[in-house]
Amino acid sequence: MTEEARSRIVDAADALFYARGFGQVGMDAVRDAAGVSLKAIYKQFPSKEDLIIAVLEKRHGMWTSGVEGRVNAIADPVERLIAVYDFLADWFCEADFRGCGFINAFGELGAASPRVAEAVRVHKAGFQAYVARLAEEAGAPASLAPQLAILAEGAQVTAAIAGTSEAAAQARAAAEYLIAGALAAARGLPA
Amino acid sequence: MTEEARSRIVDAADALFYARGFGQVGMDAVRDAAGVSLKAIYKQFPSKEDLIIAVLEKRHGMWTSGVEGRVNAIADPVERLIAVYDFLADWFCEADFRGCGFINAFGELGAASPRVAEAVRVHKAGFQAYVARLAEEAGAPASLAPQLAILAEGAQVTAAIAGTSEAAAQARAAAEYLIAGALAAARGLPA
DNA sequence: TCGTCTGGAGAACGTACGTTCTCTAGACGC
DNA sequence: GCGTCTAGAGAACGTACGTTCTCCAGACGA
Repeated sequence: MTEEARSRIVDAADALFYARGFGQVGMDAVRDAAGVSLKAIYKQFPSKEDLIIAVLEKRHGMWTSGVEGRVNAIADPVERLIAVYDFLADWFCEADFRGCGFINAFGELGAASPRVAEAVRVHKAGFQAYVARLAEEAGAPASLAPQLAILAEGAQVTAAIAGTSEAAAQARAAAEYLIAGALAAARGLPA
Repeated sequence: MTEEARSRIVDAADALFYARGFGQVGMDAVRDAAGVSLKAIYKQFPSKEDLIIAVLEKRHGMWTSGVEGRVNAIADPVERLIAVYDFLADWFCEADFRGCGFINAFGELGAASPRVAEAVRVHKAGFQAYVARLAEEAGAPASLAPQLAILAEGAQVTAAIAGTSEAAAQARAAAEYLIAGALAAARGLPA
């Protein structure tokens, strides 16, 4: 029961934080949205910062399973890399898309909360490591993965601010070209 | 005199907002840092939001002049495009670098303040238009510029969160490859 | 010199919000 | 049946902060 309450709190807080920003959402609003008492929230999360960390952890899990689910539906190693951008394209089209919650969190709280900053760093490092693994499985040199990750980050920022989803396709096109070039060079070099 | 006070206020506020985030800086802190009275601030800026907008406008000017200054030191059209990433590299190495102030502002206030969201949109649209102009002058097809802009945005985010400057060089390398490919295609197509 | 006006310093006000406390009602073991 | 414990609802508390007000000192024109 306490576990279900916890996830109800985290889900409600996540939706509110993502939609409005952390500073614009009070614990009262979380309480109302989650349908629990303030005491119940503070029992699970001693402070708002703890709740924010929990929200980021949940969001990390959702992001990871979302990307990996999309990638794992594909077998071809190169297509698997590119599937990341198709995942982004779908995400950007969602009505409530408002950018990467981690980038937003870092911008708002990165300087004030070392724990938030660290959670964001861990999340982004995890994504970079995942892309690096996909790139390696595709036979690309190590220099490719950071470039692909940068494209993905830039697409998220651009789509959020512009309010359009076209950045996903643009990033995808750039990624395709970079991948093709990296693979051609890799096939050429280890003669 | 009032003009000098205004810029003192904006400069002080910009430094504080950028370093800590908007919500973490009260008007009292701005007053102390600017060395003016609260009344003087509210005379120039009827509300905190107005001050934030003014800070973003100043920051837009500094960014624009910084990038264009770097680019204009170079003649070769392709090198001018690439100079954008060298500008980023220098910026990322600054001790107080904490990401793009506009991306941070959008993450924190984009949902709460339409004026802030619009200022960020205008800023990013201006950068995209500038890159598009540089790309056109280099003879590249229109599809290149958005890709280069996305790389620049992604580099800013990645460098800020990772706390390292390597993203600039990675984005630069990707940009060089994309530019070379786009120019080769452009030379090939219009036979 | 005197009235007026500006601007500074800082108190004050109202509100929002993170956090805690109070009170109550039900559940559960003896 | 009775003490104890938990949990809920919501009040309450303290603080932070955006904004305004008060008071006063100096400048400047008549």
